[in-house]
Amino acid sequence: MTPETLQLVLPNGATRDVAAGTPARDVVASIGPGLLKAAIAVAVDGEVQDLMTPIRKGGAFVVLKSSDPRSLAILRHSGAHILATAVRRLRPDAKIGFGPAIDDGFYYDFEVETPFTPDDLAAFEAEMAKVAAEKFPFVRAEISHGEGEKVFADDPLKLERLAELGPGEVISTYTDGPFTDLCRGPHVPDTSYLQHFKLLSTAGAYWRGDEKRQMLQRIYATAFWKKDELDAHIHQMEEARRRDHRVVGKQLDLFMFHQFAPGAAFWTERGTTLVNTLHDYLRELHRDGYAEIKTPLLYNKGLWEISGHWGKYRENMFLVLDNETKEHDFSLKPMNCPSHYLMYSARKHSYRELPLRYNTYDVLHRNEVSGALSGLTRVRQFQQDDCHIFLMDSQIADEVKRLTGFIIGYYTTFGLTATLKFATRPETRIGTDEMWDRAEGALKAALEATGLPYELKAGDGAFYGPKIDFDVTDSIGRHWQLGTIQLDYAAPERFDLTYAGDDNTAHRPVVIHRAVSGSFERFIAILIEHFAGAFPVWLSPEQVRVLPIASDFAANAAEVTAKMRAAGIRAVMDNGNDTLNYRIREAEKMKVPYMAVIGKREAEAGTLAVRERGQGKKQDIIAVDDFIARVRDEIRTRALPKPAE
RNA sequence: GCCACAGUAGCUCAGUGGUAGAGCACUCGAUUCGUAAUCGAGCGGUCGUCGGUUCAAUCCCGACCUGUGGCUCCA
Repeated sequence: MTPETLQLVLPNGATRDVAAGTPARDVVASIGPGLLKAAIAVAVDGEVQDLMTPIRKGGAFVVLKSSDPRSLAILRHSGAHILATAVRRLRPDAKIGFGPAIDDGFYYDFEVETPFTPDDLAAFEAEMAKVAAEKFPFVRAEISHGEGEKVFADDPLKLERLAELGPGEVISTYTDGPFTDLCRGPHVPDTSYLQHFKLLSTAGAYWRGDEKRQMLQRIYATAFWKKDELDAHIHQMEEARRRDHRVVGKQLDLFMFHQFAPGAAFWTERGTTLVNTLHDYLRELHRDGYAEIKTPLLYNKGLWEISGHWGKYRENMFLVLDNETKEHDFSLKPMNCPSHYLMYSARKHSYRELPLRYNTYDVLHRNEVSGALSGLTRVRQFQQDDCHIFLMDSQIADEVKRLTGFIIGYYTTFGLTATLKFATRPETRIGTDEMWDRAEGALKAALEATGLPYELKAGDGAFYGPKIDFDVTDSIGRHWQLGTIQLDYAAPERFDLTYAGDDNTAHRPVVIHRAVSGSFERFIAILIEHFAGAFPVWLSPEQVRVLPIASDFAANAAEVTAKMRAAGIRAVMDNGNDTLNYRIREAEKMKVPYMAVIGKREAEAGTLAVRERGQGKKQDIIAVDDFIARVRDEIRTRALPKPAE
């Protein structure tokens, strides 16, 4: 039987007819030997495959060089194989798991008797360099199930994967020198393509992410085509470390943790100022149309039985022993919603009151598993800017539009940009299709009214209603899911919430759950990292540090400080015995936005020599009153800092 | 919760089977200074907790506590 002929279309429009099953390499070589040298892989009809793989279909034929972003994942996946090659040489007992490329590197999972040490990691890295230097070609083979069972007889994890592959699937292996892996590919042509890589860390990882399966040893690594790209990546990791809110929080004396209260922050005076300033801002934003309320922290389990948390969420709740019943009949609230429903249903409501917006900043507790805790971003005690809105179906569109604008406006104040995610009806859900049509339609209309780009996450909604999530990007490009707008048709049923309509009969309201910051703790962590601790003036715990050059000017400086404070500016005088240089250094380290220096000239003229944070020696001689007006203006407008360093 | 790593002065960290050190901070003294560290002296630690091994443990072993990285990215 003659092989089928496939037509490939090159980017310049030329065509090639090749026999099905021809390795891609041969086609590339026929175009030009120079091109073959630069080629990493090819894309046929948009599908990436490597040079070793036979061509099985026709279509657009594009040669991928290292400059093509798609080739990086190939390099990294090959890096994973090279890592496994090195590990197998040094630890022949290691059973291999999976080794994929990931967003910024790759990993490989191994099952070993004794876990890897940092010394092992260094040895593996050195061995990888050797494997690369040996320039082993990646050899692709297509095999049967039976052959695979022989090749991987000693690798139970691979056998498990092999057994899952159906009869119709091509089973392929890749061999580089001594190491053969069950692998779909694609790969670079040979091991020498891996030049710029680094092993980063080891970690335990459950086989297939399943906590019931065995724990494997994962090695994380990264690789790039060019040395300067690898260096830049390492630099980026260091930059993230420099901005780490746990480090900065200590340096700026904002918060602390203690082993007696794991997962709960202690806020210092400065940190509390920051928290309160955010609260004040939110309260200001909520002045119009929101009812701030406070509800208890501790509840009888009866409430959680109604809400459903007692059954599903109890493991994550802090239970409290009742001395009379000797039972854990009480729990700290892990969320505000049920308590807001209690408050709503405590009296009758008219349709004229709706939308009724309950807003709170109460403290919540969730008993996160110990391994999940991390700085301020994953805590057990936190505050949400939590809002529950009770409204009629017909009000959803307007309300969502209002909320979206509110949330985006809030982020904009901090220079954070958001992308929106629209999550629609999941497979298992309550309510009628008409109800979902209405709800999704209203959310969609509101989304489009913002003019912002959004991503559709079909089927990702809650079982009780669709939602919009706000995904925020910070100044170093990291993403955080913060705000949310969720429609809820289930809670009003469970809690039997009603309002009297204009027909004087009881109707069911809809509930919208809305959070802007998520939790304050996490939001502050994000702000710290976003600003690298150099907060805008309005947020800075200390806004101005007044520095008399010598104690002769202390009286004058104290007067100026008092005047600033009277004007609502958080000003502190530093009249230590230290030199001016020393005190400037201290103020810079604490990221105080303004340093106001007073010497003989300033004292006589009623001026200040103002130094701005991060701007070096440059000084601005300005009258005290003018400076006060300027700072007050910056606070009032919540001006963002000058472009970050 | 599970795996690895870590826990030494307020902070950052060094160190050793024979009960500990540096810099900064802090206190005191001197210095009164013009834009990122003035000089000197001093104070300060049950080496995370409990247990074991040992003549002897901060160091070796075990448990616990707390923290850090990770436990979804498919052969």
